[in-house]
Amino acid sequence: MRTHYAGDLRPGHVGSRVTLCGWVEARRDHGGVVFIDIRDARGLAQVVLDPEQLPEAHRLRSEWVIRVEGSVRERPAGTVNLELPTGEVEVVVDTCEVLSEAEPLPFPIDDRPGGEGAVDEALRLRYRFVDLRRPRMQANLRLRSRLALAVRQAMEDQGFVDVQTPTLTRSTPEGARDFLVPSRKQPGTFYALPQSPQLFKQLLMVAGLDRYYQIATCWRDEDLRADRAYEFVQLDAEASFVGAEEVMAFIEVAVAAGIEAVTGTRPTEFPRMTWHDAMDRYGSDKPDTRFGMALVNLTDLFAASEFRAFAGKTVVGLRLPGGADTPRNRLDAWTDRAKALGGGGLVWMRVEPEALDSPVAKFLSEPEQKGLRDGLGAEPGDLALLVADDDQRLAQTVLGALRLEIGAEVGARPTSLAEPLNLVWVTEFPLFEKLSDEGRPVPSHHPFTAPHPDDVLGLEDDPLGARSLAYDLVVNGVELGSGSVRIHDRELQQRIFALIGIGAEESQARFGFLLDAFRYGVPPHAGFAFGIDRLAMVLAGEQSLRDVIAFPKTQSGADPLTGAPAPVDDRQLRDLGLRAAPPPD
RNA sequence: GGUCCUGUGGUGCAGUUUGGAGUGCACGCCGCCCUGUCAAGGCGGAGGUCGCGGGUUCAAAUCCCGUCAGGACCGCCA
Repeated sequence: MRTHYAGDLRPGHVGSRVTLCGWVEARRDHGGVVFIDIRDARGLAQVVLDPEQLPEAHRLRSEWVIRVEGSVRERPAGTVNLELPTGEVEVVVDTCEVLSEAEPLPFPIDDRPGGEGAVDEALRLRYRFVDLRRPRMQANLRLRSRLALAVRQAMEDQGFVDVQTPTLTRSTPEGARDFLVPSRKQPGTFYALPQSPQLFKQLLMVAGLDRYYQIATCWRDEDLRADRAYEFVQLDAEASFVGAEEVMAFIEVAVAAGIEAVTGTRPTEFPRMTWHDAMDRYGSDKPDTRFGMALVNLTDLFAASEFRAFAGKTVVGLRLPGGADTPRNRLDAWTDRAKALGGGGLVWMRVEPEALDSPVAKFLSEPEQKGLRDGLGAEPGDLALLVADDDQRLAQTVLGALRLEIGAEVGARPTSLAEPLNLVWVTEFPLFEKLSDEGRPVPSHHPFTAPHPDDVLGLEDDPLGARSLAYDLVVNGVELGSGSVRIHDRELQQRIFALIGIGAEESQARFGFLLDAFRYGVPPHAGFAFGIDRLAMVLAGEQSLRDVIAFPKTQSGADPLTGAPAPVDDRQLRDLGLRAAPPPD
């Protein structure tokens, strides 16, 4: 049907007879001559039509699909367009066929500068097939494809075997809400879509696969965010007879290969940071290390303070260099934000040569004021921001979140997520995140994560103090993924289950098949998974996962294109032994 | 479950704070003119339940209440 891609035409094609197929990107009808920019998957080329010979040239409209035949020639002197890769040539058309007419598009698809204002996202999703014609979206999908290929190749090169695991399975203990699929053969029972292939990959280790990987879709029925989708895609991997170091090395190779395939530059630095340090210095377990404004723990300084908002609480602060001239309404907005994040408030102090200018300065003693300046390294002209709370984690995360937002606002944090790329491993996560309402420890990762060997003995005495052999990979404040060394000892596994309140009966019912498998010779193993969507989002410089997913859902979980989710026939429900409850009032 | 932002011709915006005729800008669309354009240009034109419902008022895009949709965030979750 065609001989060349329009976007490929170069001076070397001059004299060739070509046939191009594509969409009408633009038409410039001069009456006596008509220029058409024809767009295909590789780019644009200008074709020239003579209406005397081809009267239908006047009929052509934007986004019609056409096929043209003609010969390539150099553009006449003075008419070369250096903005276009194909701008030195044009095609003189002698045959033009309309393959498909098109109605005017529901919204413009050019990404050229000057077109301020993003098209409403619901409209984009309703007409996603149009939206995906935009160069930016095309680039994102192609970027994602290159990324996935490079990651896959890197895993193959390292001896990993691609094994597909079921999508209709049983709930895995990942802690999120499952998507359920009713069984027809056994009414009243349900499959679950996997939150991850966790148990299967461990079984593959027992099976002796040694090194497994898969680009796997995972489903979690939790509320959506810019960086969270119901269904997301991970590079999932597991290996036997290895520990954390080996797994991290495997993943570094895969991530580096993926990044290199997209950016052309292979990252070499994968620094480490303990979870404790990340929380202390960045107020987050996924630190953006591309800029300063690090948190400083000032708790000891104010332990016995006269200022009741600080005394005996965790007090964390950060220094905003040159921030003393921040207008009051900004400070108030930041304070409101701190409250919205769950903090009690935000204390600000303008650092002056001899004093601190702040509503609370009068409550702080001379040594406290000096200690604060020294602790933060504050210079005159800086602004100090402090958060205090009984809950250390809360104080840190509130200021950590403000650090990101204020850092972006004042220009300290790079605007684009795509560069520079600061990868960092966060290690030594706590084994348990908190106590549940029933007073049971809640696993930070999942219940198969191995405790840090130094903390195994005291597990029952101080569960919240126990570290794990879990590690996260973070880039620019985005959690790419996480992994851990797994428990391969039945006795230790039972201890963990007992600790988190899963009795022998329940553990046998829910994942007895894994525990059983462990009776038959289980190798020590460890693994990891990282989000392909997330990495693609970062590398594309996008703020939302939806912009690297071809057909994403809205925040309320709907797909405006297909109309999903939708009611089904009573017949379908009957077959499944289901009855829809009346909608709640 | 909660907080906040947004909703005005096909698209993106202004207009809403301080109620007074659907007023405006850019793009797109339709017609005519035009032989070297590059988002062509010129002239003319069409196109609106101001998301929806209710209330206040002599009068509502504008104020109030409710609701729907989209988005950001908290909870939740990776």
